Amino acid sequence: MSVLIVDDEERDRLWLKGLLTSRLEGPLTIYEAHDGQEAVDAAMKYKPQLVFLDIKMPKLSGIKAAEQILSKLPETGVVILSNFSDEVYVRQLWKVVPPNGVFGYVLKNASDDQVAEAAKAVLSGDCWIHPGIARVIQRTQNRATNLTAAEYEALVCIALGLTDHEIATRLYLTEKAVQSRLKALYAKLGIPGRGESPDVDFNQRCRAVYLSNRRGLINQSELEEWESRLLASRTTAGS
Amino acid sequence: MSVLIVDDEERDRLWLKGLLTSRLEGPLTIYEAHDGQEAVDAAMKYKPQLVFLDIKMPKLSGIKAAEQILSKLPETGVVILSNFSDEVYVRQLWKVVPPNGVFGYVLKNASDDQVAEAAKAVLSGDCWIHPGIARVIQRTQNRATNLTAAEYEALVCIALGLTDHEIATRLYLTEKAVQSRLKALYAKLGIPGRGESPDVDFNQRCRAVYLSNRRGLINQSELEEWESRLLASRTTAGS
DNA sequence: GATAAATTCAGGGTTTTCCCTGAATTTGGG
DNA sequence: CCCAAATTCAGGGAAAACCCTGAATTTATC
Repeated sequence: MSVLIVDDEERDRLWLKGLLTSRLEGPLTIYEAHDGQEAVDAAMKYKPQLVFLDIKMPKLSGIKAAEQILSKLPETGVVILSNFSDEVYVRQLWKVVPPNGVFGYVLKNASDDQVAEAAKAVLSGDCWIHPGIARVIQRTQNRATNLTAAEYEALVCIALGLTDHEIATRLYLTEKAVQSRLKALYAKLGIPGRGESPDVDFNQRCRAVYLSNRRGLINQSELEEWESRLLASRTTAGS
Repeated sequence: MSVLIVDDEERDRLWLKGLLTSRLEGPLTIYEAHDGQEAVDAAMKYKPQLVFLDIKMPKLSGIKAAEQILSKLPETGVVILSNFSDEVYVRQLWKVVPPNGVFGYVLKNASDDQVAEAAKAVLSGDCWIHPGIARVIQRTQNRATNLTAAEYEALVCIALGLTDHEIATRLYLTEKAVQSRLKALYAKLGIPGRGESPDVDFNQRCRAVYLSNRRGLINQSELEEWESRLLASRTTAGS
């Protein structure tokens, strides 16, 4: 039995290592990595049955590392360790894991029992998803509330503070098209239009950002990545 | 020597307990509490020299707990443990700690050495602030960039998605006054006006929210508290 | 391939946000 | 008490965001 533990924080690595050592029966080999890049390299080298991946890591996020590992070694059991129940990450993970692949999704405030359970489940071919995220997953698959890629794109743009016109330019669309996307987005988020609400009048744009943050559809660190990408493309390949 | 450790996560409590036991010389008594309310009670009862407080806790936040403890026992050394370098919290803490009071501010990704250092510093009457927050503190005291209470209030409102008109109603102001506040806010955040920017056109409202999040002036959980308060006041004391 | 759904785009109208100037008022120190 | 700074408020104007309807296209799905 071999396990790869990937986390940039020593404290968490120690905790996991201790936990797995005491809870998993049989001989156990543990490898460690400190970031996504190391994780991919180590996985290639040692081909562990199980990989524990922190989401927030320098160089390569846990999700991206999982993607690369699974593309080479689809048999690997992946367990994601996350601090939040962010819908963004669940969405991304969903795309990355092969249809018949196995994965676990554990929040960092999980009990030791839960982590051990998740590890065992994934090893024996089952998925294990933290209770409380089940809800998020459901939403991820629900047509009515699940955002399309287009809507998500628009969401990120307004969250960064772009105007309709800027968004249109950047995405090669008309302003009207952008407004269409936004309208659909507001509807899915359940934001009332002007005068549609009994007691509170909202600025839909800002309200959409707020609610999306609340639901974990977007979060600050994701946005910051998007920003650097969007602004870079402008400076580099300027018109 | 007595220390009170307050954190709702067992893992972190254990970590801190082990750390302090091994690093602090002399006989050591450690008390524990799981939330802000318990913390205040325990502090009253045991009068520890040092209190370690997590910021995010059920019932009473670390800051508020610190406020109550310091109002009764101003001699207590308070060390805040936070996951982020959020400016909101530093601002709040600044107000709560008496002018001659002692406090520490440690990020949770701090090394064991740093935590031990912070504990010793506070015990011997010095403040200890995590490197990287120094910058935030400076900004907190800088006239030009530091937000006034009025601007902060406006910021929270737009971040929640309220319109100018709604804000005016809620704060008993004119729409024009609200716009004044917002204008000042945008200026302090350094957001370019229409056409003032060479390459990107921003929706100032959303941009302000984004940048404030980035700088830690506001954050999601704070906003959610504000929301429940603002919406409650409407339903309860209507008109 | 046909149906349904999502997406783009248009025209034209209303409201909101943002801009500029400027004055009365409040606030905090010296 | 007075100055300087912050704050509130006003009027009027330009731009952006939102609303409605409706049609042509693309995209999935059966």
